[in-house]
Amino acid sequence: MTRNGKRSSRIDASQLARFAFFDDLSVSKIRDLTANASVVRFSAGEQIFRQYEDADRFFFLLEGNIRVVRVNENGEQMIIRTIPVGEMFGIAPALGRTTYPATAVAAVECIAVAWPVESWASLAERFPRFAKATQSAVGERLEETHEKFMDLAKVQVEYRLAKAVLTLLRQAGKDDQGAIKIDMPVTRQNLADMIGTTLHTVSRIMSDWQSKGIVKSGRGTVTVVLPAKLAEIIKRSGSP
Amino acid sequence: MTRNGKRSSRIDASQLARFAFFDDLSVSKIRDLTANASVVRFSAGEQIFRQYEDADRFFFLLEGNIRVVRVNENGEQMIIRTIPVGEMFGIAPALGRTTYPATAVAAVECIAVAWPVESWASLAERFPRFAKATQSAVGERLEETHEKFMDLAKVQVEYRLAKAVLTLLRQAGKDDQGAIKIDMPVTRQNLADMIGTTLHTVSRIMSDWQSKGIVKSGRGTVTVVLPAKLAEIIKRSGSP
DNA sequence: CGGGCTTTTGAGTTAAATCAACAGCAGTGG
DNA sequence: CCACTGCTGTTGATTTAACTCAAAAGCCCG
Repeated sequence: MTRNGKRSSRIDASQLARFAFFDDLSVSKIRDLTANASVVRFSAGEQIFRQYEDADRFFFLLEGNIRVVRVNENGEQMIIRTIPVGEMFGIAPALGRTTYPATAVAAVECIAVAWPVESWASLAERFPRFAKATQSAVGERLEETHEKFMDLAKVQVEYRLAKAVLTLLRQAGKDDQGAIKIDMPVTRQNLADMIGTTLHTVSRIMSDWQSKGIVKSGRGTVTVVLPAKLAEIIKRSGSP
Repeated sequence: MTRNGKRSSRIDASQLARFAFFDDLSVSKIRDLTANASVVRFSAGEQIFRQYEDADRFFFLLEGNIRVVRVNENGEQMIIRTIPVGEMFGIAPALGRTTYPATAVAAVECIAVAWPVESWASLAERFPRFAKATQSAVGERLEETHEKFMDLAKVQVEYRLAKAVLTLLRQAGKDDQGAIKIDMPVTRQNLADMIGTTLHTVSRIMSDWQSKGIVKSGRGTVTVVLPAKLAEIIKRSGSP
């Protein structure tokens, strides 16, 4: 069985030190932390790991964006989360699991630090700050999932779409002549898979927004011209 | 500000040892583990803690059932989980949080062990098995929430209701002359709040099931006569 | 025995899915 | 270079699962 991802050069500890996640850790500590890790590269569309698969590695994303996808017995899929630069992913051991709970797909060319799962216990023990940070990350994801769960049950599609687009903007927004572009390929289908609807409904809403000058988009690109309008849509859904 | 729950007698360590959660821990270790804890009692309907409130305690449920409820800006609410006997709850520190992410309501008269939140760090440090177990519990809840999230998006109400009823059956099922009764008050509204629908829809489905002899129910009670039929409904939704 | 929950059932409405067709851009390979 | 093929996106028409609105009946407790 071949392992996904192309192995590459050694880790530059000073580069990691720049990420908030490694706050408070000296460069020498980071060097220690990453002693057993390696830098891996994934090409756009590549599956980094698959749901149910044995979790043999965990990762920290240095560059790119990862889509975390869940598939059900029916073959239907949802994107449960998009991982931005500077976050851990594939942290099955932090959940007390030995298999991955979902599939990770590189949305674009990605670079990550990969540790063998065997390193987990000793890392958690020797770097309590690291353990604490991953724990908090899990807590935030649980919180986030609960919120999306409620939204799915209680509010309508346009609101959920506005929220999803703003989240992507926060995670991968890049200035583009006044507007903010989501700097990764995002199709109508992708958006639909994030909020639990169909590409048709997303397309209709996006067309509507485009006609109102809120967004510009097409073929895998989404650019938000008036983010404030999206925030307004979200608020409106609260009390009509 | 008065603290919820009636404080009562000391903890009987040997009683805790019977729960799977305290597996592998000797009675003397449990006595140590619960040194700062106390037994608390909540009456049916009482709020044990509230969403956003400062998390000053965490709990282990000895008797009864807890409904964990989330409220949104709109005042709408959902039951995100029912805590059965033998589980930790209110474990904000395990999520790296200082406030409770949801409200906990005693579905019936409940008895729990309560620790002051200050004990968390030292417990986690001194009882790695305890830390690991709570970590796994968090992992399972994240998994569970993801599954419910997908179900909400992809499958219809009857399926979700069947799943919810079977879950309650597993958590609080009690033999009742051949059938299995959910041994806690569960109204149509409660079920609706668990699966993101309305009491009317739940009522219609339950009436249908009743007419087919699958369940018997009324005024806060649900008794499942043919659990196999519910399992069948769930499977059917896979490939129709 | 009256008032408040809980439940049932019917009728009408609706948000979004499904069904359907087509248009446009992007890369492939002849 | 241009035609072909495969994505991606748009838009219209129809259907439907579930919500909303409405009313009444049953049960439980004080």
